[in-house]
Amino acid sequence: MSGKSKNNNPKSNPKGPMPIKVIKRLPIYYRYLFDLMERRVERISSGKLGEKLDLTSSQIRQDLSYLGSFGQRGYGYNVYELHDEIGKILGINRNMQMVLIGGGNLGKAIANYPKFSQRGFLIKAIFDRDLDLIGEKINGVPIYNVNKLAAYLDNFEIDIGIIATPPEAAEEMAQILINNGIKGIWNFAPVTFDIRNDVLIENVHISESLFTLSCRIKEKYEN
Amino acid sequence: MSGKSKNNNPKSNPKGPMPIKVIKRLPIYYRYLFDLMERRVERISSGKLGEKLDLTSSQIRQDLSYLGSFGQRGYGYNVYELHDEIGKILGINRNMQMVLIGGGNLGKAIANYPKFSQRGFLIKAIFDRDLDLIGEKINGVPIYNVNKLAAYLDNFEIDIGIIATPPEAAEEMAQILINNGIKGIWNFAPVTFDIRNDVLIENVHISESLFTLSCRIKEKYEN
DNA sequence: TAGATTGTTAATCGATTAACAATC
DNA sequence: TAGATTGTTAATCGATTAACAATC
Repeated sequence: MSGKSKNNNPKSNPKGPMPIKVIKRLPIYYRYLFDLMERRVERISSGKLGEKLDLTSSQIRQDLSYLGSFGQRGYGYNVYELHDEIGKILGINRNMQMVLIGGGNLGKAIANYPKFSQRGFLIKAIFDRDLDLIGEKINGVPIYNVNKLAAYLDNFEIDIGIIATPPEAAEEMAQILINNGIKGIWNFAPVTFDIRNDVLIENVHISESLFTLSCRIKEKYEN
Repeated sequence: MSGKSKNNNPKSNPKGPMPIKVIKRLPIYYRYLFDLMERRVERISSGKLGEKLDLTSSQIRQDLSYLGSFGQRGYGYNVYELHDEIGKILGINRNMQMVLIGGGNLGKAIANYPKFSQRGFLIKAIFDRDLDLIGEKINGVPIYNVNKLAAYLDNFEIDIGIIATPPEAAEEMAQILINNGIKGIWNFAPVTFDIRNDVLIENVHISESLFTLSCRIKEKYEN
């Protein structure tokens, strides 16, 4: 530990709140630091990190400075400490309770992804409209009738609602989640919610990213 | 049509190449314009569009100005024309040929998503290492042994390679795709490729977006 | 000590917003 | 015509990069 932040109160960040752009890069650092740990690499410089992740060393130092002073001049960053600290910032391994709405192909893929539960992101229940699915389980998690969703949220402390339904159903599901005190929505449905509410929404718009790629290909190969 | 761009050559853009940030917003416009078409709405102003999509009208006009002059002063934009034009820019409905690597849960979800083929994004073949999967089909598309991938790419004109493998395999798969002349990689594996090559890469880092959401929840509820 | 590398300030770059004349 | 709304230029804001003193 080389704690040297000007402000000794660990809660208050001398640089103000972390910009969303920085937050979005933290998981990338986190993943690569984990790789390094597995390879028993003990330290890394911003230069090396930038080379690997295709970012400038300057940007990495700027980003990491939001965490406080974790580096050591002339040495770099301690891989383990940095990994640990970013994990804390990201809220990894603190048992986030989640519900999944939609047990179709995508929902199945999400529910079966082992990394989430390993990292403390726990799917407690799945909801679907399809009577054939209700009563079944995915990866050990029971599927309930979606008309039980509000009641379920009322009875259990759930942090995150995952929406993996067809777009037609998404807005209604979001509304139920919000009305029942969810903290964040992880949305896979291709919709922009009308909701003006302070609930946090993180969109994964899969098809939009394919269109983006297609556009870039078209630009590159046809102009 | 109210074609009024200063430059009559439709290929050359008076504003220069479209920034990636603008490209990434086009699919959002596209999707909402499609909604409007289904509801028989014929015109939309940048103000209304911005209200719905939570963007400023100014930004929308800036973005759309990259397409040329599609709006009409005092009227707004013709929904159909704008939808059509953005579709062309995005390269939708032009039969992009794709291969999918990885027939696991996520691969299955991708291969089964009907919107892609409806929009001209066609998965021609699936590759996997798992002997139990080889010979099977997903949504009518055959699964081949991944050791046939290079040969397949040699024989067919494929534009996009989709990587939906575990992270360990991703880099090797990307290398095969690149060596065999793929134009773009749509990557779902949680890795940052080491490859410094001019192939276009579009990442969908699903778990990273969950960590981002978790971080934002933590910031909001615990500070 | 000498070399390496951080943390931070300043400079640059790019993206968003504001403003408004042009015009439908 | 009067009102609405674009397209575009200028102003602002924020993010990235450069530079370098501090220091391990």
